[in-house]
Amino acid sequence: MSLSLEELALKADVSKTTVSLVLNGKSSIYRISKETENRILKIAKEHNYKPNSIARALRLNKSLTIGLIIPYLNRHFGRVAEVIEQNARELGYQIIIAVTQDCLNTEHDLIENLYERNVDGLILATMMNRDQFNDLSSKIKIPIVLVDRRIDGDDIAWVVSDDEQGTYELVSVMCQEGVKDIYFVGGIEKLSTSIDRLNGFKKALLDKGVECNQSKIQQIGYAVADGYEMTKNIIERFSKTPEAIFTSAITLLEGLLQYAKEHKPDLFSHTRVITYDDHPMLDYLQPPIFSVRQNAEEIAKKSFEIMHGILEKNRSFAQELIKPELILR
Amino acid sequence: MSLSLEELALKADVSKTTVSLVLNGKSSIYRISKETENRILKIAKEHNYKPNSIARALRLNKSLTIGLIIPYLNRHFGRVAEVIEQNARELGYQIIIAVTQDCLNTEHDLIENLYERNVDGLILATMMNRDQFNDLSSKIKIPIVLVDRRIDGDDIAWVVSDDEQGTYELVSVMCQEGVKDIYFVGGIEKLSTSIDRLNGFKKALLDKGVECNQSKIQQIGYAVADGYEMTKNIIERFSKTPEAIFTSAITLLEGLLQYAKEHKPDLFSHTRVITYDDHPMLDYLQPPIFSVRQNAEEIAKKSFEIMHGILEKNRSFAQELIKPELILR
DNA sequence: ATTAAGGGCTAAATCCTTTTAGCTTTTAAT
DNA sequence: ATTAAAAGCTAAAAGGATTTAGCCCTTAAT
Repeated sequence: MSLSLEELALKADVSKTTVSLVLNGKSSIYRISKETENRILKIAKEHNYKPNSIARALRLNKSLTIGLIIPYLNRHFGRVAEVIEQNARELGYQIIIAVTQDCLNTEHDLIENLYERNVDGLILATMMNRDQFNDLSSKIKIPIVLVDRRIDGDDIAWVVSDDEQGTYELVSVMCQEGVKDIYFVGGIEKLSTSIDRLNGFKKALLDKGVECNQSKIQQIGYAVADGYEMTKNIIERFSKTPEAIFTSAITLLEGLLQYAKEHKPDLFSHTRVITYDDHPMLDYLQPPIFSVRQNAEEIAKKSFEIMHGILEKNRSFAQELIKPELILR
Repeated sequence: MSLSLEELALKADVSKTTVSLVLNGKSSIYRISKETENRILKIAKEHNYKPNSIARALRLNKSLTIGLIIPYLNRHFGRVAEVIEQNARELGYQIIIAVTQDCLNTEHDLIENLYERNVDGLILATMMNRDQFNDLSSKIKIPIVLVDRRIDGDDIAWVVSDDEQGTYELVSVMCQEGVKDIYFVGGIEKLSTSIDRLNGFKKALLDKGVECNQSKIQQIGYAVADGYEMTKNIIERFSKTPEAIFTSAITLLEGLLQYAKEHKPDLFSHTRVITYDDHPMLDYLQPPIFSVRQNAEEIAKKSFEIMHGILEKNRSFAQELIKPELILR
């Protein structure tokens, strides 16, 4: 990649120390004369000099690189990644991306891998629990910001959607419309997204005086096939067609739609369906499906902001709950 | 991060040269004794030694890093990115991702940026034309593989969906069903995706003896709003409701759906809609929308394969046309 | 005339690996 | 007993930047 400091120094007839000092804005501290400074700046510009980032990273022990580890690059995380990348770029950072496919072992491997590759920080949609996270933190000496899935703890930085509140509001709407019999189609049980959404669900029922029966709650996983399975269970296990079903992710809604299409085409004539997560195509489905839109942009923005604060402004961890938006169609 | 070669050498009571040689599998070439070799390997393992990747990159002038530049991290490109990342990881590479938002200037900046950051190669969904690409190639001395959008040229590596054939087949189906009046809702005119899809469209009409009127072809851009606009034009400009509309991307279909919902709720009772790109939610729309599913996985796999071939197997460029799949609902 | 202070710059170390060229010791051959 | 070859290892350079400590020269002060 073009010129090195040394070659510049040769052309400017000074030492590479001088060139480095000038280019790093330390001329006055080191009393480099205006004349020399201008000469060096001019030559550097003429040759479009850019310091070799690898050499810089080695010397400064700072790669200006952030690792982003997420389960998939689906609609939600794709948007989160996109916005993180844009924010990062503006501040001179690059994003190395890696997907876990919601596999804990893969997640561990990736963290180790990125850590060894000298990223300056990690933004992580984790599957770990508190203990696993603590283990990790003790080994890894770079900042970690959790995104989308949080772990309780006073010293853990995270940015997540307000899953409990979002679900609470959405389910409350159903209850206010008189629904008394509502099912919960959930994801990976131990994740904060699941816990929080389920809490919101229960709280809404409690507040609206609707009975909450444990048998109406299922949690298998976040895959489309899981949504299919859970819908099947609900339809086949209970004689009465449910008044309403809440799917706690868009993939689960997809599974529900698939099951309905194949085995229960009249599902929607008896049953209201509502979902966490939103998708533009929902606008064109009949009947309308109410949803909760997560603010991916804000989640992304805040999570990089916190990372940047820790890395460059000496800030400590922070936690942010991002308000989602109810979409009633 | 943990131990350095030097510290290992100290513990093993040899020079760092010896440690490096052993760990790089060159013991026999340099006649390091089995005894010494084993001692070093054991100590390295005990301390879980991992060479500092930055120092390695500096010395070897090879960062094991690939830049991936795409317009958005939407469904299609998200999936492409995901699969490229997985393939890359298996072979020891990392992916630095950056999004252009289909802005040519941003694309240029990003290429320069990643190049300066010493990526070993670039996988690129480009907006450049032949001249711009040639300009770039002469400046940049790392391999480039184009993905999703190609540029004609004997020495340019690319992997794209067979847009022409896919569109040809889809539109042919419409013609065989007797449709004589079909509109083309297109994207960014100069991109190969647009050119190829339009060619496939025209070829199908020609082969099936359907008149192809230039006034039925529009190309504004790939945004949802562009799809809305073009649909509006079609509906408002012509007195007769069209028999069929082909949207050349899923975003354009979204725009169409939005317009229809707002201003032409009966569109589907007169008009068949077909689209390039697929989406699972299309399964649940009424009436059914035929589509062409691009094989994102294969596109991703091949594009990294070509990159890897160039970087490590001394292969030269290659070009791949990936067959898409017709989905008739 | 000597010393001190300040101006203007640089040598060399450092970050950590890889790799070339070559050193020392032992063994084998004449 | 000498020489050549082989065995076993290492010093040092290279890669490109940053940074510390300090050199040399001029000017001003005593």
